[in-house]
Amino acid sequence: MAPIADDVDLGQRLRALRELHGLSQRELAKRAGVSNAVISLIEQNRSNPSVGMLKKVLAGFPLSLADFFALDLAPREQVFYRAEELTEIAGGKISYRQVGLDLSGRGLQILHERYAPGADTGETMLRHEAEEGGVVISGHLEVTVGDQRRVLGPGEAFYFDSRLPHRFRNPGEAPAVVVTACTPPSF
Amino acid sequence: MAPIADDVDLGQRLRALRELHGLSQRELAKRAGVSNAVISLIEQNRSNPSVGMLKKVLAGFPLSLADFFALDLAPREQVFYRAEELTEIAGGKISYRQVGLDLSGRGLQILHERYAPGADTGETMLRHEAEEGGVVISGHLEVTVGDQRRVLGPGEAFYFDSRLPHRFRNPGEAPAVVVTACTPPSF
DNA sequence: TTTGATCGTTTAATATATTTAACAGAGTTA
DNA sequence: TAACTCTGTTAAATATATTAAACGATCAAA
Repeated sequence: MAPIADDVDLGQRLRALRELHGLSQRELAKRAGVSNAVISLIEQNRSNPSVGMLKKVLAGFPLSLADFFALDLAPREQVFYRAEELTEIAGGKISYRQVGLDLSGRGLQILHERYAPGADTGETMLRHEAEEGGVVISGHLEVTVGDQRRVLGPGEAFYFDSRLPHRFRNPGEAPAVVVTACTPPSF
Repeated sequence: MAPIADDVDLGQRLRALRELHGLSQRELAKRAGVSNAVISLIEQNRSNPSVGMLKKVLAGFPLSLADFFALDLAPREQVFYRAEELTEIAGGKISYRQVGLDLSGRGLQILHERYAPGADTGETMLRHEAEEGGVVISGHLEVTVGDQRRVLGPGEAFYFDSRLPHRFRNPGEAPAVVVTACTPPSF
């Protein structure tokens, strides 16, 4: 598995990072405790910095060597979502409104869920290697995990291994609202 | 939050790796197209190799710089949490209430956050290999990611790569409440 | 013992990274 | 205009990484 990082040139990487932080070469140099020239030369790829030097420079952010080389200067994705932009993936008595449309490549699935009174997921199957949790915002939600069961109210929360059989139900008269997260995305 | 990788000394790392591959210094040097002395000196930490040199050396395995620095030389019961059981990990103008106390071994960190009017995280640094997102429950939250900024209201959401510099601020008069998730846990 | 082939380490020569200090351009203030 | 302050870049001096070649130790086979 040959990561992309191998072909990346240091200069471009460092410059992009520095500008992202809104720092001048001199400012970064001062934070890092190195001369400003070294920043300039590295960014132009006119110098092949030692690992120790690069580490010192990155400390100005701060950023570890590991993270630096792992960084992919990715094309920008959508960061903000209006309420209407959350994608509804269920509908009906249970509403799953997902943050983001395409989860491929993501490590996290976040849902804004709404259970109508009496709504029930039914006994759901074991799922992948995954973990999930959530916080109840309003209303009441009955959560069953394995042989444990509990009704949670506003401010209460849960967390479990998704491989355990689990089930959600709204036992109350009012809608139940929950924000949940799951890693990795499992729908 | 200095990642562990920063403190690891190159020499030990390289030597361990070389021996793991069953290569002699000379053998590795030949594969990498460098002199054998450089391997010896690096392993003794008597030389601070340039990034380019290290890359050449690692090519003898082969192994990428990213993987080299990312190398890590290194059961949960409670499911339900009452609101008071969420562990407060910050306090003050910004309240982070975490689902679960000990996150070791977990893949997911879920927080119930509350920002007092005017509360601000300040410019936070790049973080580990991580992703995070959240949904605003009430109030307004200004989210800055890289050079993008936006004020989000109830029902709105965000999602981004945590390695980008980011910042949260409550620009309003009322408290802002958010539920966020992060994978893997980064505090 | 010898010879040969490894091993890791070291030394001196050389290439190059890094610093110090200057340069040139743009924006501001007077 | 001048004088100041910020950019990023560059030249020469110096520190250091890297090489080529030698050194000493170990093991195996004659």
